[in-house]
Amino acid sequence: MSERAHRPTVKEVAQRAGVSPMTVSRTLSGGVNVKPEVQQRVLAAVAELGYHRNENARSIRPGHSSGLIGVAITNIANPYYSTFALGVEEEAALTGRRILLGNTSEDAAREAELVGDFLGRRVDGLIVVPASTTSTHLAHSQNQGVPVVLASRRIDGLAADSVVLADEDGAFRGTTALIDGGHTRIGYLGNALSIFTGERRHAGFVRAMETRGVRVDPHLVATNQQTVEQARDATRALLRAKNPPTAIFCANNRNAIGALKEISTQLATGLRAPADFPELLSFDDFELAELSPVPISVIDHDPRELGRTAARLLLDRLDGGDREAPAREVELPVSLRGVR
Amino acid sequence: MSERAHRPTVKEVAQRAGVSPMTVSRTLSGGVNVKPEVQQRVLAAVAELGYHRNENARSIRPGHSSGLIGVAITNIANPYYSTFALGVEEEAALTGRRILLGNTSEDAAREAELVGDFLGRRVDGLIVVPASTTSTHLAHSQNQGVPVVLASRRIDGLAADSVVLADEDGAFRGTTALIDGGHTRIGYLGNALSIFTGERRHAGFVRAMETRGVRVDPHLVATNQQTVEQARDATRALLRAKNPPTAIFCANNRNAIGALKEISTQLATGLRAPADFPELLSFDDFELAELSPVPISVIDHDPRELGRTAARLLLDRLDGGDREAPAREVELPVSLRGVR
DNA sequence: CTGTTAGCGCTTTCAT
DNA sequence: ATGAAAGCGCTAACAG
Repeated sequence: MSERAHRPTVKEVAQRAGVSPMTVSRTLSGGVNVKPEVQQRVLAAVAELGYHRNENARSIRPGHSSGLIGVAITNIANPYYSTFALGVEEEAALTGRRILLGNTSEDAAREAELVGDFLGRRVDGLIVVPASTTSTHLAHSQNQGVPVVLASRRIDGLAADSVVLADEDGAFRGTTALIDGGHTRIGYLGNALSIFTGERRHAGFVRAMETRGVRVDPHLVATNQQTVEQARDATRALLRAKNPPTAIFCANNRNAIGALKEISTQLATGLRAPADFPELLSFDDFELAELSPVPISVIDHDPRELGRTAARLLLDRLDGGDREAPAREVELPVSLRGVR
Repeated sequence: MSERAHRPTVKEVAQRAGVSPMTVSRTLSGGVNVKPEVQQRVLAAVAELGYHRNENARSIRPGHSSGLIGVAITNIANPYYSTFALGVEEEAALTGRRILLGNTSEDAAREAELVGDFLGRRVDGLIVVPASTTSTHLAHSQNQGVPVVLASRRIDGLAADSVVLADEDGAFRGTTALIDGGHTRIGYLGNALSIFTGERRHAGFVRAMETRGVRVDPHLVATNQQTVEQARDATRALLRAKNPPTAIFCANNRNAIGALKEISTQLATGLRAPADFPELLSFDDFELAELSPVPISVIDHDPRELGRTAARLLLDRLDGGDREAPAREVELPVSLRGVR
């Protein structure tokens, strides 16, 4: 009941073990130059008090770091990004580092705020899926010796390590496959063109259409869906067009899932058959895609690997010595895969 | 290029603004008793240097805390838990606190390690989905005045705030509905009975069966699936039984998704029709459940709300004054919902 | 209104 | 093999 509601310090451990704080410190950092029997006493006191070194106090000493990595993502609840976070966490844990996680909700102001907070907590580095297109806060971070790794999206004018996907190439190959499958009316559902991936995936889509001489019908292109609900609405509109698409390219999993949900709902009315609906192509694989009532293929890639790679880029810069090396830009390949 | 690769301190800001460190400190904490024009100079210096107060240094002062909340969950990549994490993050952000996130991979040793690390970083409190059934590390945390909130699962003998679901009630009602729907051969797919939720959901299932006088066939009960893959294998076995179930209760989303995947795969062979497969009941809603080829209903609840509630319990204890109040046990209701 | 002093928890440096 | 002093960045408490 009346246990000490208070975190023990070196001093208290020292007192209990009948030694000086320095002896405790030495014991805890390996025990060089501490008599074995004294170490025993110290460790016993540590265990009894449940002592943990105050990492915050340790981190303010010159030349020492917090062992924290700040991770700012746009939406933790999106399985894609949570899997990404897992990859980062795993890799960081290998070096004993922990993750400070923040959600930007795709809001640039919130991102800047978050980054400022992370810097205040003296993170060793930052991994960011940028919601912003300007980057003073990130440049500041780098100027202060806190490296930044951008993931999934790059920012114009910011010389930072980055790992992104082969967005354009994947979209091009996927769209080309649709065209070669006989489709000529192909719709597009994506997030805003102002977003790095949105722009690149759209570009790949357009290039494929132009390369094969297929017309991009502006009525079949919707590019502002951020959520599944918005994607559903956009799908409904596409399906209602006078001359609806026979295939739809969905530029990310939110849009693909929205499309599937809308198709599924319309099928449930029993008025139309699966064959009346467009085939789908999704940039991003996602769980249960194989249950699609219409044929679907995905442009596949592993968010966990994206996270791992981002972490490795950062850790390499932190521990690998060369903090001043020029920015490295990694582009992970994607693969086209028929699911149904 | 040759920017200072170094984080500025109060001293440097003070020097640049031609004042003492105290004036900088005062300005940054509201500016009481600092001449407006001096404040201007200070803020200018802050902006020019990109200064951020060192929160780690601030946190070691007596009576001050880190503003960090340690969150240990079993699997960030599971959308259920990532949505939970989002709920925690949102609520924590309202009080200016950040989240330190760790993945336990359902491993008790890793959890203890993680908690130790969190304590070393002087978290204000812990939110844990326990992988452990013993709790010395968590009890230690509480004894040191660092409150612990358990989420989704409780631990016997640990008097900590907790928020869990109405597992037994939900399972009972769902199973009862299956029986009332005419099923008498009902299978069970769940995680280990040694896990809090596993035990409770199984108990609700059994109670419903017994209440309605339906026999629980041990051949149709599989309780050790942790992953979707394992759930698939278990489903395959159930479907192969001499007298297979006409309905399956899936005790969580991993198991429901595994069952769906297996059924979907078998359907793809074209040898059997949807009607040849069991109806499903899932404890946990999940994205795209409505695409199920067989009828499915879910015992629904909101992981985000679970996260928010856990955070509120913690923050209330931290900021609400009464840190010594007896442990509060919250049980969130669930609702039964037909999906398809 | 502004500055000086002291000390938070820890460990490096310098004795002993 | 051990301890004392000093200082990391910051801000209460105390001058002025």
